[in-house]
Amino acid sequence: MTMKTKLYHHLQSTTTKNPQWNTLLREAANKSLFTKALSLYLHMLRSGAFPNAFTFPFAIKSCAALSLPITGKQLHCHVVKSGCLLEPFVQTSLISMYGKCSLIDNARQVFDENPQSRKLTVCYNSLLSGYALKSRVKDVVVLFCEMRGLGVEINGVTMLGLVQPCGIPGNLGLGMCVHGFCVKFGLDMDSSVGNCLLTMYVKSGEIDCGRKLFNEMPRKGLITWNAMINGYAQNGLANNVLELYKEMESKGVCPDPLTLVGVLSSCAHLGALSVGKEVERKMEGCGFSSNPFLNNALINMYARCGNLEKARDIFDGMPVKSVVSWTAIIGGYGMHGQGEVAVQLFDEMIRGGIRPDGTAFVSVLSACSHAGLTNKGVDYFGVMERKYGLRPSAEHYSCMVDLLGRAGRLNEARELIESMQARADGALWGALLGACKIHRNVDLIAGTRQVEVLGIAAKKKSAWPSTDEM
DNA sequence: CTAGGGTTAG
Repeated sequence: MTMKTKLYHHLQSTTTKNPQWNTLLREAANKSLFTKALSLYLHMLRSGAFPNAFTFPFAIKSCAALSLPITGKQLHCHVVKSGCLLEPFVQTSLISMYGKCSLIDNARQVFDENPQSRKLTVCYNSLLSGYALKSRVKDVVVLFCEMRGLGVEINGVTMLGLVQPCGIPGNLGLGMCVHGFCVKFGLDMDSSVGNCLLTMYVKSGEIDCGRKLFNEMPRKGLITWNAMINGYAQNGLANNVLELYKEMESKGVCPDPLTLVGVLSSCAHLGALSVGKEVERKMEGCGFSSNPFLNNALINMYARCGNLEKARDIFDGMPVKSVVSWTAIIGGYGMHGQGEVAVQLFDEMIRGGIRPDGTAFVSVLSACSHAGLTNKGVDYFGVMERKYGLRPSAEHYSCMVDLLGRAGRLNEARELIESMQARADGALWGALLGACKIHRNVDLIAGTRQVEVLGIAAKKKSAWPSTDEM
């Protein structure tokens, strides 16, 4: 008897045990209890039962959800050994898992290994979503064209893969084209396709196009409302957020945490404390009080509305604090001129093993700037790239120019601008100009190399302010 | 195979 047939007989003899395991595993995965699903898988192996084509998809899906590429690879090996690789459900779950774990080349390999893939919509869709996640527009389009060329059926999920990467700048043209395609194919705009297109428009800043599509959708689901509300929120249209939220409530649509996140963030920007408190009560009433996204938004809301103590209470009460939670509270102390506390918190965060990101540095740099902690800010700026490998962006340069400028260290500010790789933006010039104004030194700005660049840019494209406006 | 989220200066 060959190895393969031995294995086959073994599988046959154990399949009677499998249904129970498979049911448990499926239930856990469908309830998003992924850790439980994986431990069930391990128990199953230990008990001597062999996983089969009804086991793997749920175990693999759990790896994808938890982003566990190593476990995923091990499962891939188990799949190969069990001879289930050719099962479409197993194969698609593997492709999807690799895509979600940022191992897109492995996903491609699984796809290519089996000629059957090129006949199945689901296989194409899972690979497409992997490329979409990485915003690999070219690969997405090539794959889509290949599907059409081979006559593989195209469905709504296929279109999701095409629409998703169109939300990033420069891809709106393609997105609109895909929109037309969806209409031509008669795809249901009230479903995920419509929601995805809506998100694409608002992410591209085409908020009016988004609103038009929103209005045209007769059966708006919760996700539709959320996409539009958060679209307004992300584009800084806080008043529209509150208006739409009211409308949503009046229509009897019940909000979920994602809705309230957008509303709270808009309250923060408007300084609308009373609405913010209303949302907080809603949160409690709906049982969302421990949602970390909402608590981060609450910290920000209270801090911006002037109630720093309350912001701090919420922060202290969070059992797990992410870099976003820290950034929110640091920013809160920073904007209230308590730079010392902000700096202490920043250091405490690092001691606690949380790695700061670019945004965290913006908030601590600005805190230093407000509190006059110039040298401390200069230190952080250096540490940022040296220790954390974070390239300073235009925002960081703006903070630094502001920091140095306020301290009257104008020449250092100018030198910094001249040395920078990132493109100067309005905020940066505003910061330098502000500093020059305070210190009555207008000649300095006229002497910088970038002013020439600015002059040329102004002629080419009117995105820059003209010299008259300055 | 599958749509929506929090933090950042001037």
